Amino acid sequence: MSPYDPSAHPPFAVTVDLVVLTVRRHALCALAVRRGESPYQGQWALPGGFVRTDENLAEAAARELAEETGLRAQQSAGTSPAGTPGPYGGSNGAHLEQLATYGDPDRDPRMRVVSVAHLVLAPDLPAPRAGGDASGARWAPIDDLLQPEQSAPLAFDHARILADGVERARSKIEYSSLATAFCPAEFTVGELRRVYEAVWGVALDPRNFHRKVTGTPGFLVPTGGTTTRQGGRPAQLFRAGGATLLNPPMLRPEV
Amino acid sequence: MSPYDPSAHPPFAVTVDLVVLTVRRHALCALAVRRGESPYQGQWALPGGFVRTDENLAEAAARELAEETGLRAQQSAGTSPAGTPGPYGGSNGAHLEQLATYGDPDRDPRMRVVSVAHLVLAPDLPAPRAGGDASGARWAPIDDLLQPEQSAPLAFDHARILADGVERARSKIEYSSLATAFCPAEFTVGELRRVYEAVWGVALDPRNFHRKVTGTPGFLVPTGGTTTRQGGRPAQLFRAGGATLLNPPMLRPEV
DNA sequence: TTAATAGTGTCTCTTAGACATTATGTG
DNA sequence: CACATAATGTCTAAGAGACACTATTAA
Repeated sequence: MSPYDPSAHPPFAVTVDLVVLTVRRHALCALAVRRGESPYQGQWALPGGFVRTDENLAEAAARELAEETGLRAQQSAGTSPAGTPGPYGGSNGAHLEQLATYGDPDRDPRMRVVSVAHLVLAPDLPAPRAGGDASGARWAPIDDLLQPEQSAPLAFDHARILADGVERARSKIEYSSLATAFCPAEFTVGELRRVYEAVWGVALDPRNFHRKVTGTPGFLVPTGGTTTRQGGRPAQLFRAGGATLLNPPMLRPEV
Repeated sequence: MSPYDPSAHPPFAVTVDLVVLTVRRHALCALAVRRGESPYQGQWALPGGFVRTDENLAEAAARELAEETGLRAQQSAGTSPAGTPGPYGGSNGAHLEQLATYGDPDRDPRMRVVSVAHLVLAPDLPAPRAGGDASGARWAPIDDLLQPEQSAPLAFDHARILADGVERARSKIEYSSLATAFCPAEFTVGELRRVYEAVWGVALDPRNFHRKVTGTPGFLVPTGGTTTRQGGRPAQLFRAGGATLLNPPMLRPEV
């Protein structure tokens, strides 16, 4: 480092942006807010906001999440990739983890902004509430946001951020029990399988999937209850177990 | 976001910190620099420095890396986790990727500093050259840095950052060909195996390892040459192939 | 020669993947 | 009844792990 001289390094604004993912009607969806002001006025963007002086990055992300959706965040052992998170699902809070940081000099035309993106995985939620200066908010299938044909593309570099978040979710459910973060506190094996199918965009064999997840120690904990909310024969209800590492990983079919 | 008002959000300093890893004498080592000034004067720290106005985060990390080690960086498709990197090893540049961002309000007593940590994997290098304001630099086994018995712990939150970087490297070599980034441009199967053994701290069966890496299409490309630099029977030399995803992953023994 | 590492072969056991069958609810 | 989904079972091919053996150099 160069000798400490505050005037020697320029001021940055630091924001958090949120990639909030959920599974709705068999499709992976992300939360988008409509920008009420310039630049990119009227276009869709990821929710986010400035980090305050007295809060750390994860707190800022959790605060923005609460402001936009009312969701409580369940932080994954700080923002660190090496943390030892508790069980992903089974609680009322959404899973939150740091994703990546974006700091190209011209990513915001107003000033130099470094954005620390966070990834949130949540069960299917009621319609989002518009918060702050956003004149609207919606859940949109990620394909609609990444390859928009009707509307304008996402503001700033948010398409890139969203793509990175989706890729993180897709790869991480392969070797962790993170997929349970998309499920409510109690869920069936079939519901969990539909999460994998929606996130990966593939069809999985229900019989092999059932054998796999119920045979992995610590992955699922039966609650004793059953449900018929999916129709057909009553299915056992499970909570997410403590195991967060799937060994061997859940294998994604090759196309 | 709240309406744009530069006075409404506080100024931050943004730095990059580097976790530079290499394998020396069968041990995973990290680059540490001695701080020449307060705070933490005289203690060891990770190399790093302030991000300049005209550069993005990866450029800042590559510049600091060159200043501290003379290494050229081989960026992994930007800083994004979703990038499609080229072959990891086989070139002269070190592998560089964004690790995570650390922004606790009190992590630097002088001012609010948000640090975007980067991970660098490099082949065994000559002794580092001290650069900038660092009054010394060395390669140290990571255990010495993380559980120091003789000296003071790493400055700031750098122990946490280093631990996160090590964990990232340990997990990523399992399902990618990233381990070749620790090797020189041409290397033998035995040399690659010693990388895995040093990073994971385990012993691997040389015969099964050989079958695994040579049997994975696109992982290794024979150069035609041989070497006896490890002693014993001459070994074939390989370059890193283009395949970056190991399917199935390289399995780490359970201790 | 010994000592070192490189490289190939063989066996077993686990498991992913494909697919059949039975179980238990609702309309 | 038909029809949905849940849950368990069977078979096969592939691969991980354990381990024996041969090959080729240097000292």
